[in-house]
Amino acid sequence: MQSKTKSALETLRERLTNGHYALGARLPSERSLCAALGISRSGLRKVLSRLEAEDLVWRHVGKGTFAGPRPALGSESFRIVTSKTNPLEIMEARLMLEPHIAAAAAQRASFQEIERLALCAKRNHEANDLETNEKWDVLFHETLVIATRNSLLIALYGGISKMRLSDEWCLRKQQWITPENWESFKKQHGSVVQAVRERDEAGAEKAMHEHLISVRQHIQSTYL
Amino acid sequence: MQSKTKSALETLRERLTNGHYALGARLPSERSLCAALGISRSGLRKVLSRLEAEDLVWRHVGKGTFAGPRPALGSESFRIVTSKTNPLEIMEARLMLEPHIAAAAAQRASFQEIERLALCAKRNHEANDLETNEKWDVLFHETLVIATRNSLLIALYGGISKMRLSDEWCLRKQQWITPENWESFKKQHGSVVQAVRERDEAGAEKAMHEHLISVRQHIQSTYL
DNA sequence: AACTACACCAAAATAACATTGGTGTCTAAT
DNA sequence: ATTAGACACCAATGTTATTTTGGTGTAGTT
Repeated sequence: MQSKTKSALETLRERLTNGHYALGARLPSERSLCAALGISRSGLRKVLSRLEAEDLVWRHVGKGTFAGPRPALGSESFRIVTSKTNPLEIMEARLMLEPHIAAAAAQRASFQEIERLALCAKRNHEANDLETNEKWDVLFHETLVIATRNSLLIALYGGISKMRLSDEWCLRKQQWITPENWESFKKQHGSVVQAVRERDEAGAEKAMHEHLISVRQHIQSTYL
Repeated sequence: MQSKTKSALETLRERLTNGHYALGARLPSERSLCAALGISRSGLRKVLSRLEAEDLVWRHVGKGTFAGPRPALGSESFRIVTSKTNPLEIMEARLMLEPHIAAAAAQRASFQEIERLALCAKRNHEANDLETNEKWDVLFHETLVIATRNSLLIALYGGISKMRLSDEWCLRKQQWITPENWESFKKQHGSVVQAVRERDEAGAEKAMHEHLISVRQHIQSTYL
């Protein structure tokens, strides 16, 4: 008879609206819930599908069923993003963040961090293979973000660094790196270090902006 | 005799500098390495400690020994950051990112996304409890970043959103939210939506900047 | 036609296991 | 007395196996 599933639907809808299941809370598994409600799993699943359509619950294999609307983002893992993104997206994000990071670093960097910055720049342009060069470059920019003393920024930038060590990025870099821009990057890094050393916030921001614009331009040229 | 450990040190230092062990590469485990070098584990560990002090290697229990300087970030997980950060750090990061995000969204948002933006703003100022208000506010800013079409930015912003739904943030918000700034936030959201609708990149960036400055100011007042 | 019972799948969480660097102790050699 | 080697143990981490979860289909029952 239909009354059973109907009453189960009412029961669950009640619990979801009156707070018996709090927003975002995990409901019992389907297998235990159907037993508790005295209906079959097939019947329960119809009820849950209905509730999901009403945005009262959301479900995910392996995780469970949860009260409330499906979270818009945050469900995606970083590994998934790796496959979706590309060097131009990375550069857009870096252009948003890093000039400000450089400014903050110029304000707060310790003497030790400034020396580390200079060391990374030195090792970077001394490197004779591309992979080593890129690793020291990543380390340079990481040191900069650490100098901001903002733990959230540091965590966020970790996501960008991971992307830059991915295979696709390195392959792309091989295409646009040349002895000429290798040399110009060296100068740009030097400008950033100098501005940070002189506590010149605006100068550091400008130097970093110019550096990233330069990098993006070389990347874009390989896309045409 | 001391000559054995001494020569082992030279051997390893050689391998680390000439690229036999690439930067960031993982060295064999201590147990296999000491056997390969023909010395005891205790002796090897002294050598490794020396090399670690010289920043030629770094070690971590359970992971192993790696060539190069210790990576500054990437080892920390996001959950750890949650406990370290605070509302002011969050606002600094948002001030770096979101004005640019608003500009990019103004350029690329679909009509559907613009409508969703307006809906979030409406629901936000219609809400009569703080939690619902915050939820719609988060959704407003998330919709904006999704409109940038930059999957890396979307992923990065997910980290910020998580922080804003944490307990500390909500407690803080209770302290600085008042009917007056509730009303002013409504106007600021409206300005952003309007600028995006008119494809006014500079206007969206400016409106978002002013909004976040306003929020930060109210937060700062509770810290004094 | 609607509900039940059952088997199977893939995604995800959880648990069990193995590996790694870190530390201390004891012995032997010099 | 000092040094180096051999060993046992620990906690952090990586790796693998197992279990749990929602998703799907089929056959039988009422």
